[in-house]
Amino acid sequence: MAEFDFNTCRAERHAHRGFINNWRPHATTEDLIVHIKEVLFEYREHLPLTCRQVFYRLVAAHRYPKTNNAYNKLCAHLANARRARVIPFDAIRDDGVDRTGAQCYAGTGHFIKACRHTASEAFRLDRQDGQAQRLYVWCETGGMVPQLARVCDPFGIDVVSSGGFDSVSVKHSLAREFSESDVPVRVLHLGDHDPSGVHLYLALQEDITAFCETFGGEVTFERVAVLPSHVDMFGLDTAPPKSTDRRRFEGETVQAEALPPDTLAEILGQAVKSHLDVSIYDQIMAEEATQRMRLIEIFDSLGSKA
DNA sequence: GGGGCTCATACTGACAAATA
DNA sequence: TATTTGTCAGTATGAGCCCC
Repeated sequence: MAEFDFNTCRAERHAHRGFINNWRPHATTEDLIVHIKEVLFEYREHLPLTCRQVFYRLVAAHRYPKTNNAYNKLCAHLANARRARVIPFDAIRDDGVDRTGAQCYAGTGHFIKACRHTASEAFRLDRQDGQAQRLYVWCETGGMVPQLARVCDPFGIDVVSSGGFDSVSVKHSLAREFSESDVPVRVLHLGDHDPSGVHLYLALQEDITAFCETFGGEVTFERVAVLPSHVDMFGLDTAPPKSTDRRRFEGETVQAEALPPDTLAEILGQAVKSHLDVSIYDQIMAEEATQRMRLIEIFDSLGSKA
């Protein structure tokens, strides 16, 4: 069989490759870049943001058109601006890449040192242990996971998302996991307030509840955001549902990304704390610190003998 | 000539409407 | 009534054409 010639597929005019050294954007694009930088500075505590998150902040704060074309343009400009070193690569997060790799060590001493570091930085007990219910956070948009995880991680709460509509495999395996819990499970859900967002939430709730009934588990769903009341409360931008979308839905739509990251963190943080017994949590944290110190002493002792 | 704009692509599941 | 089709959202990038 003749070898495939990749060069026959090469485009006549290449898209940008690597860094751009002489990027000369038009005036309108420069204005857009200024607004993007304002958004990135405003949310510097929550970086990196996804293109989608930047887009909805531009819509809310700078009246950027909320259209598919405008979003696609933003993605293209953001890519060029990063290639031109106008916007840091680290400021924007692109999802969708999977990577696997083997963990290697230089020798036994290095391995013990790594274990000591893990004990110091990563060892933790189940921080939800002893609570009357086990909390999970589920969000519609995969891009929001790291942002929500910053709120949930200190409390040992998992954040779940499979992007858009959730796969039946994910719902099945999570329902089984929920059913194995010693205490009832409560899922705090965050998603768009639009026809898809609402139907997704209802489908998720019904599906997991049905699986749990078979498996013998108890699960409750609580919609945390976006709620219709958030529109007035936080002055969110709304849009009518698309005329082509015939699913039942009343009122205006709001995207979850329309909520500023710090507001979203505040809403989720309050919801989490409202379901936790703080005294039990404090006891777990104290016990965790004690056991961590014990582990560090063990690995220090091993390291001195290696 | 080069940047901007538009369209296409990948893939999933739910829902509603159209068709068999 | 059952099956098929179209649309929706999420996310980002590349190709090709258009315009400054």
